[in-house]
Amino acid sequence: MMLSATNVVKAKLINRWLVFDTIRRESGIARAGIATSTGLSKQAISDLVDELIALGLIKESKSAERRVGKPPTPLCINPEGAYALGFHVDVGQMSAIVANLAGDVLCRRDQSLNDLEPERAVTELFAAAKALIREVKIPRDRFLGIGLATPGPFGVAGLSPPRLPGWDGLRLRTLLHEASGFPVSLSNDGQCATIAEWRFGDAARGLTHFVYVYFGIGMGSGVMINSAIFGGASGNAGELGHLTVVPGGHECICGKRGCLETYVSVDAAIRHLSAEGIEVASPAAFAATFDDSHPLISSWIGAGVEPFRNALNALENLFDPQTIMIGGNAPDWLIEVFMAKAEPLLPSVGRIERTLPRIIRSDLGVDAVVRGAAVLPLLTTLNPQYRELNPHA
Amino acid sequence: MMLSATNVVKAKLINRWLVFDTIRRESGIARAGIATSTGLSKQAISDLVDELIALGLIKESKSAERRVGKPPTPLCINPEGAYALGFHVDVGQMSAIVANLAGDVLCRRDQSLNDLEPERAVTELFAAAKALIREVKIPRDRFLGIGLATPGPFGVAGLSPPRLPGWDGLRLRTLLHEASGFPVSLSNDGQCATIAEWRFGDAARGLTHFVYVYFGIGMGSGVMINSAIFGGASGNAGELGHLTVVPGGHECICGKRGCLETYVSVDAAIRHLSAEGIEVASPAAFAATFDDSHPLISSWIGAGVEPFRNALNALENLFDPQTIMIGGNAPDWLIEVFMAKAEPLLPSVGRIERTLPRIIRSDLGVDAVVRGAAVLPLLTTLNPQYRELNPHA
DNA sequence: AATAATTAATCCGTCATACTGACTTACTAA
DNA sequence: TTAGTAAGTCAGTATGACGGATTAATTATT
Repeated sequence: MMLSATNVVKAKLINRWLVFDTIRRESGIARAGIATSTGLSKQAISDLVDELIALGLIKESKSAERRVGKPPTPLCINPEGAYALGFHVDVGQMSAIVANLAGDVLCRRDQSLNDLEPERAVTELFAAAKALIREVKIPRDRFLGIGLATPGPFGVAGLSPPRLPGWDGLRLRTLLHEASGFPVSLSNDGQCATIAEWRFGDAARGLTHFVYVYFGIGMGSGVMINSAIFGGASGNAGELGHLTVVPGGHECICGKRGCLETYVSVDAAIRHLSAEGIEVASPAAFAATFDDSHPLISSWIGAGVEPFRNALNALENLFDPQTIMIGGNAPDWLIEVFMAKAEPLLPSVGRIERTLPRIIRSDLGVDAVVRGAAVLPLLTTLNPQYRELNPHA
Repeated sequence: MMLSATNVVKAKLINRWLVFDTIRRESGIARAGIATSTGLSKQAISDLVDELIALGLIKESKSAERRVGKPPTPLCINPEGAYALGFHVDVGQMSAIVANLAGDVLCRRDQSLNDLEPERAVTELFAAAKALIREVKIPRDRFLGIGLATPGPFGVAGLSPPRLPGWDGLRLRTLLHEASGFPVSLSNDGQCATIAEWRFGDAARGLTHFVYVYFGIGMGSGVMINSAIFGGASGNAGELGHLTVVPGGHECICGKRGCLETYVSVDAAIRHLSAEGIEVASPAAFAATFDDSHPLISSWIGAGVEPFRNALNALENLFDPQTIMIGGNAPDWLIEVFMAKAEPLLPSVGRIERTLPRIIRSDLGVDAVVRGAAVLPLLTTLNPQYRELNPHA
């Protein structure tokens, strides 16, 4: 991270976040334990804990331990301490949730979204937001804001997400903020899913460097570096789907040929079937109707395995992650077939002594994106590092 | 970056580094200017500047400006304030320099290195170090230590740099430290070159996110993220040479097929000539004897252009850098031919509104690696962020 | 030449925060 | 009942950034 000038006050915010996040990761830890694990003094921890309690973000619980000495006072997140909305806007549909501070999904709403113009979509989003807030009866002063996940790239004049022509996440963000008056944080879908897996998943919890491969309609990824989401210079890092895996191969909407996404993605499967005369109405219909026993699917998968394996190898060689996690809203059977067939993985650099498998399955289901989106307002509010690394978000 | 607990003292070290680096980047800046550009108060800057002067790392110079008001006191790096050695160990040869705090090369020594066993190479390295230190008459208390650049990967049990079987940078580092008693910082060659370009080059100075492609005997890269070198989970990120660019293509020493390095690298060129019956004794002989007018070279280049273009595109899509800088110890003509033929570049995500070209030529020549290595001890000594991100270094 | 304006840099008192060591609290073990 | 132990708090200290006033060194104006 770019170093920036610090003073006591900024340093304190960092420490406060650190204490909060330690309690989140290790629920039930006591003040003394936090002091040990962070290296700060008992006293400093005590003060910060008191402040977080006063803010309502954490709470004490009764000690259950029976040991020599004064029993510790276990601390945990106060789920009712804060609330946020998460939106996941994708081609033709939108999901929205209310999440509490613990990340529990309290309420959700899915609806189709036919107006793909941000100017018109925003009214539907705002209506959904109002309805959700009313439904959960969120106290106004406990509401942190809205987290918005859309397909990338954004901030790229003249270049829209390939499947959402005319779309611009940044404009939607501005419009939604103006319409609602709430703070709106934005990130792309792959990055949101990565954040969710890192916070809520069992497998990725506590990892500091990993890549999350988002296998969905298209193919994206999220990169976690040193426990922070890596967005690149313009927030669009990790565009795995447009890695060239078959030189001179299928044409891609991005203008190139042979992109991974044209071989390995739900969209690619549907196109393949279509080329063979079988029309599939939607990704959902695809998931419900087909599986890998279908000969056309089976041959399609066969053609995608080598590209997929090479893409994973590229991620290992370029990012040197602790592991690669694979998830997304593609059907489970599809993701699992690709993971199985990707073995044996190609050799790569990176550490040989691994405690983790080189590829692991994601823990969270299709909710990952929207749950990750609902984390963004918290990061914006409380994590000074996130604010610094994502000034646009 | 992983956040870690901070206190006033650590915060001060960050600020001190920031002040030092600001003076390095903008030589001649005065206290008031540093205050403006860092956001710290005049007073804080004044104190930190005084401390850096007392340490001998910076010095005041006479003001030349004629303006209204008290003339500023320009500050600049004190080149004699500190010294470091830089070593670049590569296949069969070693370069070593003494650099002062300004990064000026005061003295150098190149020699062949036949013993590729770290255990035996270390005696030659230490002898070179002693000779250089004596030659420049470095005051002992101004000597920061040795920076060591070797080909990666390291820290990978059972996996050596492909062209240096049995080699292990980490072991060499330990041995050299034990033999010399000096602190030894280690990084791989691509990362060192990246650091050098970022500090000493005109084109990369001040960039925060970029990728440096190291076109040499092999093909490596260095990734700068948020003004910090990105090493990945095990320090081996950026292994561009082993990106699969031609599925089922040439066999590579890494065990795969179709790696970029087997198409685009000096080694690949020499192998190509060899396959056509022309033996080339060394990379130097190659550079001296051939150019792109040679029909075999010309056809070899033709076959490499598409793989190279795809590799650049992969870097853009995955890292979303501000720009990609291309350099290395391959002959200039070769690098320039590839850069020219890579155009037009393939479409990628990442910002369209660019102030920089998508690819730029490196500023520094073959010295980049060893000069970057000589920066490592300074980073280890003075930059708290570097220490935190590179505990092994 | 005197004075005003301007900018750089320092002086000095204040403030926020982490640290240290002593102390208190609440428990178990003997 | 007493000793031992670990958690947590209290009170005082140290560090370092901040802010406003002051000093310093120069040009511009009259």
